[in-house]
Amino acid sequence: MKKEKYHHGDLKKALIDSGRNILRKEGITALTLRSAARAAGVSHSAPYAHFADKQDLLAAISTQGFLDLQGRLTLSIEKYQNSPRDLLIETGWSYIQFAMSEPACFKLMFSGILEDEHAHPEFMSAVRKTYQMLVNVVATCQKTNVLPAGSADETAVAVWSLVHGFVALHLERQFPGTILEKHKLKELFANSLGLLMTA
Amino acid sequence: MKKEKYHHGDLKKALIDSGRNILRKEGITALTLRSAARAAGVSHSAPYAHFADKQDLLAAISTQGFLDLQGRLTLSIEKYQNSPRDLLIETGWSYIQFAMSEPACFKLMFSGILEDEHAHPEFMSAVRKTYQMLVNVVATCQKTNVLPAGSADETAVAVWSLVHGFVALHLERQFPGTILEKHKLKELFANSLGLLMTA
DNA sequence: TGTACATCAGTGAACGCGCGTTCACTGATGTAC
DNA sequence: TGTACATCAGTGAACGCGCGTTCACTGATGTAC
Repeated sequence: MKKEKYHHGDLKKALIDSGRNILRKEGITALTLRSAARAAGVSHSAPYAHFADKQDLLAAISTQGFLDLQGRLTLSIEKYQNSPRDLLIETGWSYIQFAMSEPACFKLMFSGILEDEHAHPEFMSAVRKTYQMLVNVVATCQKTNVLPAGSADETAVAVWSLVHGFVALHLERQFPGTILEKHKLKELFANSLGLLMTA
Repeated sequence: MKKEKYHHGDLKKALIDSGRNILRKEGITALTLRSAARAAGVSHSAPYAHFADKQDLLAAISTQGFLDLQGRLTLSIEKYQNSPRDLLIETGWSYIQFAMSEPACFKLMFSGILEDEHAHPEFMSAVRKTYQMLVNVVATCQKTNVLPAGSADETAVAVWSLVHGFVALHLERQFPGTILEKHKLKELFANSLGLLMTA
């Protein structure tokens, strides 16, 4: 990269990436406008050329997180489109793997920091698209009797709740060690999700 | 109360309560050692007579949160002990009501801020006791064929994940408005949990 | 009952810190002619 | 091709702020005699 240039090239993207990296390495408390600027090799006021304020940067990082999550989900969906049972489990597992690979980013995405739709329409639409992908998976599973018939929306709520709760509780180390020792995590997850599926 | 006294009486408890109140009214970002001291009507350094540092206060607040949550669960468990189907749904619903009545405290409790067991054994034991209550409910439901037979621990993971994920996603406004309009929340929850129960 | 004294539980000044944000500025870039 | 100039995307000093924590202190309390 041509970092020596006075003009950066794509500082906006660089700040989002730097922010992600700080989340990965040091967690949410270390993510500040100044630390992101520092990590991007730029003065602490430079971000204001690209983001209105700190919230705006957080929104951009969260949005990018959702896009990456969608990418992972898409891979699983394409790979297992001919096997609905695997489709459900593997898509859920991709969600979990994303959360585990970037816990701080995942928490930020679902932290409710960003509430007003008007200010961050891109963020809201990324959220909605992710949900829609899940509904589609559920609907496919229903058509093939892997999930019980009924409203795909309602069933998606149950599935998503289980997947999301599973990884959230695991990330916070809420599951007792005894049960984690007995299983591989994926097996425990698959068993849980299996309880929602038709026998 | 005798607030005019130089000695407070039970400042430790007062600080925990003040902290809870700040969480309720202003959220996690407003909860600082100084704000808790302020709310308790005491100088900003007074807390150090009762807590080693800020983490220690947060641990105490979280622990109290778990105790209150246990209280709610106990009420439901006693009330519905003769009706396993209601027992499961109402206990889960109590969990959800607690989370909705004190979202910031709930998030703090499950925020992973407190990881090392040695430093906060009371917190860890409160966490474990809460989990054990849930396992007991699940075991009862299994005995009466409300939940499928199998390891109570494993089934509890599925149930807890669903309940926790449901309220976490709801608190972060992740469920689309369209589906929330169609149901009362409790009905949506009961339907979701119903998918885990035997037909 | 009175008194001396150790201990407890507060006070308030002070510390250094990093934060978000603003502002006047300046170097680099691209476009019109 | 050269030049004037508007615009863009940075810099760095400065602001006020509230935080966590420390420290020397002091008022209140309880106990021994």
